[in-house]
Amino acid sequence: MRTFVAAADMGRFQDAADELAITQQAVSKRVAALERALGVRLFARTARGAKLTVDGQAFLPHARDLLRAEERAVDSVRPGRRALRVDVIGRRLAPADLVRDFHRAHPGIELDVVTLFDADAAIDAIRSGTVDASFRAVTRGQLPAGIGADRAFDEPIQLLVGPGHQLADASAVTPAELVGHRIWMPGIVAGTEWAAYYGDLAAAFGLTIEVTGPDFGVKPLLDTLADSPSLATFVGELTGFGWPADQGLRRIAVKDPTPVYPHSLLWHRDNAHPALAALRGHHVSGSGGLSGAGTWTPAWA
Amino acid sequence: MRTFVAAADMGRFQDAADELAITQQAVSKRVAALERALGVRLFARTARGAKLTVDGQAFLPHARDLLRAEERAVDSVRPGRRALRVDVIGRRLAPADLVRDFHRAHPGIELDVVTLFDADAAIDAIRSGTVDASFRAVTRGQLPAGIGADRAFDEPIQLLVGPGHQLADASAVTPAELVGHRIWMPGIVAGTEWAAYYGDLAAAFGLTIEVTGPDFGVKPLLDTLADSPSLATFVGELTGFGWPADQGLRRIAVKDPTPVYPHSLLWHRDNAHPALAALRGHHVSGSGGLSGAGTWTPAWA
DNA sequence: GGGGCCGCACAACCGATCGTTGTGGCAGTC
DNA sequence: GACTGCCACAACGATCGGTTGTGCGGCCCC
Repeated sequence: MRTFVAAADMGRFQDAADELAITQQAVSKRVAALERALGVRLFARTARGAKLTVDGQAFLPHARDLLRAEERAVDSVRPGRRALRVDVIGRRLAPADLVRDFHRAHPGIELDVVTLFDADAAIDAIRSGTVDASFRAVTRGQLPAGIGADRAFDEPIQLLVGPGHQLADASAVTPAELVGHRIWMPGIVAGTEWAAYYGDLAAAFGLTIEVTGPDFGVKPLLDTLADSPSLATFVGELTGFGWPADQGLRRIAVKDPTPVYPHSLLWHRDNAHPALAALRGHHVSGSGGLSGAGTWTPAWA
Repeated sequence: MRTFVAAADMGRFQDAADELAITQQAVSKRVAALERALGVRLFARTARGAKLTVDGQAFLPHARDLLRAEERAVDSVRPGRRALRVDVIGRRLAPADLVRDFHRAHPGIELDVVTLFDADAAIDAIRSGTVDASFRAVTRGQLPAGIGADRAFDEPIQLLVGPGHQLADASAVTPAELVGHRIWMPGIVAGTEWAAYYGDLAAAFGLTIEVTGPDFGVKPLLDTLADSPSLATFVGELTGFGWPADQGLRRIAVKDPTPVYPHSLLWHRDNAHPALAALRGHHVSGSGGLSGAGTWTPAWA
């Protein structure tokens, strides 16, 4: 592909060969192989060089695109000049949407979104420079030296139930009213900050949260919820807008107090990546913390 | 690259190998080679398969982009389902800008822009199905059967002169006033419809148009014009907005009559490409022909 | 118009690469 | 503690890709 582009630019196979530091015959063979693979003739060979055919002209910009894509791919893992790498707790959860918003607001900034195991892994990755920023709920004051944290936003937790659930018609519930109800949250992996948050939430109000069962994904969870008169689950207020058909599922606000999930933006103080400042500025100015009267967060947050 | 994506999707090298119809060992070698080339580890090998590392997660979307780019490139030359292929007289002339406008108005329609030698080559290409549409000035009534033509738009011709030219301060000139002036148009290739148009223009009004000299591109032409008190050139009204600094060059309208260049959109009546109808509709509705009182076109147009 | 030159294609050779079979090692699991 | 599943390493064979050497066909120019 690179040979084709070089030959098209130069207009002569020999010049392309010089640029690529190979022989003219090698260029000829490469182009011939490409033409054979595509099934079309890309160059019209003349006595004065090689001019592009119509197919070649149409193919050329796509070939350039391919080379650019390759360059971006290589750069994405090249230390030093690589895109801003942001860890989110899940690709379908609220922080991922925020990163998407940021990307829309700053289309010129290259972003790579990754998902690490938990907050500890994220902190390690930030310390080692593997990632540049992370949206995680963390224990403030226990952060290693060099790691900074902005309380990016607090996401209120809602109850998600099927249409036949006992609470389906409630406009809002209090945590105390949830005592005794079965709250099912497969996919919460033990040891993560997710598990710590919901564990503390359950302990604080005497709730029953089942984390048993393998996680088959969002769809089966929603299907099960929709058909169950007793199962409920917690979901973030900003989470799930891309989910499949809701089958009559109801979102019920939780109040008095409202549990909020404390998303913080973590970064390394030594990280001079220019896009990092933009990301921090975007989210700090975007929304302040909601914590205060009427909300609940774990003591460690 | 395809192996990497397959392995990332499947989570196990063996499954990726099955999908690609190769052995697990081959997948292992390919991934190892890719990791060596990139200098980073893409997978964390476990006893239960291979999970992506952070670098692997960042790399994956770029790898997918690369595969998509490859698919688009191949499709661009695949007969049948390929992008709409439009010939323009020059990539920096008015029709190319119109095609760009069309692309902005219909971002979903894939376009490939090519440049053929002249109108005859364009007609041959349309007959053979090599291109789907062409903006060219053609002799109406002499088109082969099956070729349709819409008079897309008429582009008034202006005079371009340097700041020291005798006509630099004129607000408009008539063709009759240009008799005896040196009008220089390198880059006009004999035998093309360009040459026919300007040849007829010169003959109709007794002008002197020099087409001698090799064409070194737009920049040297503009440089020469800027420094010359006697050289002038013709340029389309819509042409040249992307040109480099104008060095005080003046555009002077031509009137009584105004020569207009008759851009037609050619296409094949048997061509059922869905985007072709959109292109025709876009340009026919965009602007009607200006020909009529006060304008001049060759008799054949 | 014919010799010379320029530029690409074909042929033969050779080294490198890629995929295969066979095997080993490591980590969970019963 | 043996088993199972999964990936890595080793050796071999076929294919691929690059190089040298040569042929062929247009332009150019004398």
